[in-house]
Amino acid sequence: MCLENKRISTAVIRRLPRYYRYLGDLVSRDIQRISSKELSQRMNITASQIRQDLNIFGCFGQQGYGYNVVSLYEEIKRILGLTKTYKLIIVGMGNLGHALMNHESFSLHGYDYVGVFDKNPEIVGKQVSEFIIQDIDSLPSFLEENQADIAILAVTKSKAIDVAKFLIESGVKAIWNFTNKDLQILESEVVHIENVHLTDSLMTLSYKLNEK
Amino acid sequence: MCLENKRISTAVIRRLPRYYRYLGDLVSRDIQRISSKELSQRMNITASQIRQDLNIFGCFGQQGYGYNVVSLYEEIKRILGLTKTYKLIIVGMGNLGHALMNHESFSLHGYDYVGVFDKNPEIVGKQVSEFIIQDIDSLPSFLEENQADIAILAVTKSKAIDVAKFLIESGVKAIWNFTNKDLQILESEVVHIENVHLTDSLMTLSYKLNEK
DNA sequence: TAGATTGTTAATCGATTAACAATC
DNA sequence: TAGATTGTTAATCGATTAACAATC
Repeated sequence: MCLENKRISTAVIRRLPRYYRYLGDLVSRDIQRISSKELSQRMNITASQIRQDLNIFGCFGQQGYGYNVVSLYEEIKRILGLTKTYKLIIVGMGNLGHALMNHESFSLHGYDYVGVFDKNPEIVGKQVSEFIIQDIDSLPSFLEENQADIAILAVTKSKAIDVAKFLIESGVKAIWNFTNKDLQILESEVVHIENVHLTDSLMTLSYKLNEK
Repeated sequence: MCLENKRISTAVIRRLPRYYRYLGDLVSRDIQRISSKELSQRMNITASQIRQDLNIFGCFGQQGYGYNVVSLYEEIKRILGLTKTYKLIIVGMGNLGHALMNHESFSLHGYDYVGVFDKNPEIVGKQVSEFIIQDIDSLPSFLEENQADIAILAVTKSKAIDVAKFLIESGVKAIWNFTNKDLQILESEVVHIENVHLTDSLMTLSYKLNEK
């Protein structure tokens, strides 16, 4: 049968990159096939969950055999949209913005920077790697000439909402939010937001340290 | 009644920093009291969930009145363990390590750096802010003299597991993992791990961009 | 063919939401 | 007192796990 019309939950989506990572490892180790059972042991989740998760998207396995590693890897790559490339801009070139700019891992997966912005006149015009920091006011005209797919928001908390609104008005369709402010309110059918709340994450860790 | 012996789920723990954030905002705006209903509207969750979440830890509200903002803020601060301060070290002083080092927000909440480490001889000995990058081999002796509570792991993926094991052997009790490698296997009763998988997060975002 | 392992349905578990008595 | 709102139990919803027939 293998219908693919199920509603896909956030929980499943968040596991996809993890599957992709493990399958990538298997590919690079030249492992040809893997069963849900064996993968479940490596990933420390249940085989049942793996089969359920994958089945939402299609029938990628074969009874009695398991999954072909390369083709499953390619399927998940496709599902995640990683057969395309994505153009990134950074808005807010503080320490975090600089670090993300120089982080090589993103380009390995097809995410490439096309511009960096800030509003601080002291750093606008300065060179970082191959880019010159542009004034944020030039963003709308920049976007007309250069399609950007994802904007990394790395401004200070107090400016987060205003800048995010400005990005959306300027036509940005996806914001990767590194500010410690929730931007869910700005999400819509066409605008996607993914939060990285570093401070929240750190607090979760110190909570665990205090559990008895 | 108000017993506090319920098992606390990860879902609840992950919401605590968010409550803390919103309550902090209310405190700084001098708002005295808030009902679960009003907070639910601001946070875009249900009032029922707020009451359930808070009740796990105690009876902080008052019928007919709601919650006192300041005392609820203080309670959550206490629950999260933020009445103490935490000593941080960074292991791996690449771009990300540098950025985290210079990120001011952590110290606002009582997280202070006490040392930074790397194994690359080209950068060991160099100064970053008030610290000199130390060789990672000197970590065990460092830890004997300077208690560190949390180690930020920001080395490359391929070294992640070995370095994490080394940290644990050296006595580190909490690892904030920025590598794109799962370290759950290393978790135990006494060793806590919190992952920040940036690439996974970015992939989730590009997945959303491709949903029809 | 026999063994292995999937795809998929059914059962279980846990988390969220609704409801309302208790009470400020 | 009457109104508001909590604390808490019960109902619902969704996600995970178990089970097994289908099939390679």
